[in-house]
Amino acid sequence: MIRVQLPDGSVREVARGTTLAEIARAAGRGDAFAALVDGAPRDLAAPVESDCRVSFLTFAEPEGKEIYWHSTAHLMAQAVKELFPEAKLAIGPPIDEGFYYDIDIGRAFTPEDLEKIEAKMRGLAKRDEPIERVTLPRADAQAMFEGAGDKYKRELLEDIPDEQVSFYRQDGFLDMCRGPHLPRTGLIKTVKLLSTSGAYWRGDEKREMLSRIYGISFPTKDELDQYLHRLEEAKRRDHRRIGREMDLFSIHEEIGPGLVLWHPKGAVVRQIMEAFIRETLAQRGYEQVYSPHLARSRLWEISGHMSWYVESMFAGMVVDEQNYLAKPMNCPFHIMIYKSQTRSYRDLPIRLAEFGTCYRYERPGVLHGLLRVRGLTQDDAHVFCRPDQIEQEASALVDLAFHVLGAFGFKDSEIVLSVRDPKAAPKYAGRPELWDAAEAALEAVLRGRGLPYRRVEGEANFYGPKIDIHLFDAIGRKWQLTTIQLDYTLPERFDLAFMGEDGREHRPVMFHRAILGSMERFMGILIEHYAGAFPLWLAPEQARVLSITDRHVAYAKQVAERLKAEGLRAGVDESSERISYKVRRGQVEHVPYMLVVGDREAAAGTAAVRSRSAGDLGPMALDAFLARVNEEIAARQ
RNA sequence: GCCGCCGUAGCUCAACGGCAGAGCGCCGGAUUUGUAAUCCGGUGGUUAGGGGUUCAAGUCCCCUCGGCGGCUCCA
Repeated sequence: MIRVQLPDGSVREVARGTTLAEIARAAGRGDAFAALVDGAPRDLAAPVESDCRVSFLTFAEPEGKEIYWHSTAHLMAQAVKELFPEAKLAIGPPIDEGFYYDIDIGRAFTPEDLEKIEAKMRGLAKRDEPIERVTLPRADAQAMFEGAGDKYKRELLEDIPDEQVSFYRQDGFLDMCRGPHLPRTGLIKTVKLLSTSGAYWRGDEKREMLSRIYGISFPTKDELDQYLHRLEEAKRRDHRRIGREMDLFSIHEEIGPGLVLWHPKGAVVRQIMEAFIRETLAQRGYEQVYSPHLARSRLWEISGHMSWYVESMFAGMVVDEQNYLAKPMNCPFHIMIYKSQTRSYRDLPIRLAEFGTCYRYERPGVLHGLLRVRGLTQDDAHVFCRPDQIEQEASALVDLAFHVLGAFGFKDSEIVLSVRDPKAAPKYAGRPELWDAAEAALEAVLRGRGLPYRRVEGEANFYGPKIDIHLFDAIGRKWQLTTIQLDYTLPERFDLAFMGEDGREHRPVMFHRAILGSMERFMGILIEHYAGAFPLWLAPEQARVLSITDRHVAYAKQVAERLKAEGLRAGVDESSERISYKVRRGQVEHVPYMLVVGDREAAAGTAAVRSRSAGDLGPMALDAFLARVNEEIAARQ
């Protein structure tokens, strides 16, 4: 007998070789379709061989979703093989949301193909065939792939060290797979194939281009509908559409892809964001600097950008027989400011901040509205400090990041601490002792603040470890924003020094950090987060006065002037449209407050206030309205 | 860059290889209206650009530019 511990802490004694399915049934978990055995996912059909902890998986668990989608990918592969017997399968993993399968049919799939495949999948799922794991000796697997001309599977096999290779079979369809899988195809209740695209075999652009099909599936139609609804919601929030509708920004072929024009209304929002950050930085010991957009190539040789970043830099220009390049980063300039005089240990830390406009060559296919551009303004800063100040400064940076991000209405976040891969020491610049100290310092900061974080080995930059903050927006999408990166390399390359207490020169370390990332990208994220309905403090037009008839225009203008005198961004709709039309226009343009004025208001010196979100609030004295909005602005609501 | 899709008025979209249109916007007029679309009229196009096939091209073919969805989350 062996002992199986269940999640509720209870222990069951079962015979060796009892399957997980039997244990699930006995535990009243007939809803489970897979299990975790000591944390590792297993098929329900797998037997338990020794004492272990077992928990059950359904679609509710992340590991369960993975299995569900993975099995759906197999079902799709089966459907494709039945419809297109000549298709060669490559890989078909689950992803964050759904799954894909890369397939070689010598052409792309059409929308009609997708419909056919989807219909086929439904038919196959309805047959509710068992999904079984089988293992084959590697030689047999190889012979089988060679016989069938399955060159991708064969290549995958080469990377598998084991002598026995696992396959999964359903209804005569066999696919090499690590598993685990659902016990039966009938558990796949709904399926939707979402899109197709080209994808390189093994992500290598020198290799074959395969056709990828993306899809998703759910145990209930409700969940699928919800998912599709969320896709539509994301489409509704598309910053490119809202940006045009609200006249915030534009991008023109004549100017160049990835180069953004900020229109007056977008510029207002940006100026408010920048002012808020400048004010915050001033309170936290930062000094603001400016630096040019160009520098001689010599600077980029010293910094190392010419060797490891050239492919992302705009080609240079020659002036007076000297080669100049547009800056892809601001760090060398801030370093030169640091270097412009001898620094004492007493001067450190030195924190230099700049909204620095950089130019980066992004490949044509990756540009995307404001989210991926070629000309961008980073809310950049570099902190130069002594090694013993790393922890203190990292702590201040994390604190600053949360202060700023919180002000923009983001509540949920995820922190990733990227450290070096201990097995790949040569990849990293700087002495191992420095790395150990720095990683420990960053980790201590996160732990000290009680912040949950993920520690990822091997994700550090070659020049130092980093802390990244990801945010979740109003509809649950994840965005990487803040990055706090420690760097040993540049101080070395530029031979930075400070005079220590001991009268000798020491090497400072530096942090690179951007909180919003770039103004362009952050603006895009904010537009999508708020769906265009900026909170009052950020709204390009905070209040609009609507005249009921032409004879109220003079009073409307008077009201707007009063609001402007009090610092509000206010406009007037004096058109001779009906009031309902003007209200609609204001709502569509996401104006937070509309002040309706007619005979009654003009006589009483008031305005009928309408809130974008709460509707008609009734007549209000202007002082009362101003008090209300000023409070709201101060609270950044 | 590569694969696929796409490019018609400021925006959203119609038009079988046979006269380039609608709604919104914008402009003008009428209306003077009380909380999400008043009516009438007008303006607006080298159909992204270039080349080709054809009696005839927005439509078919080729090139260029631009946009959209993707492009190592390992069987």
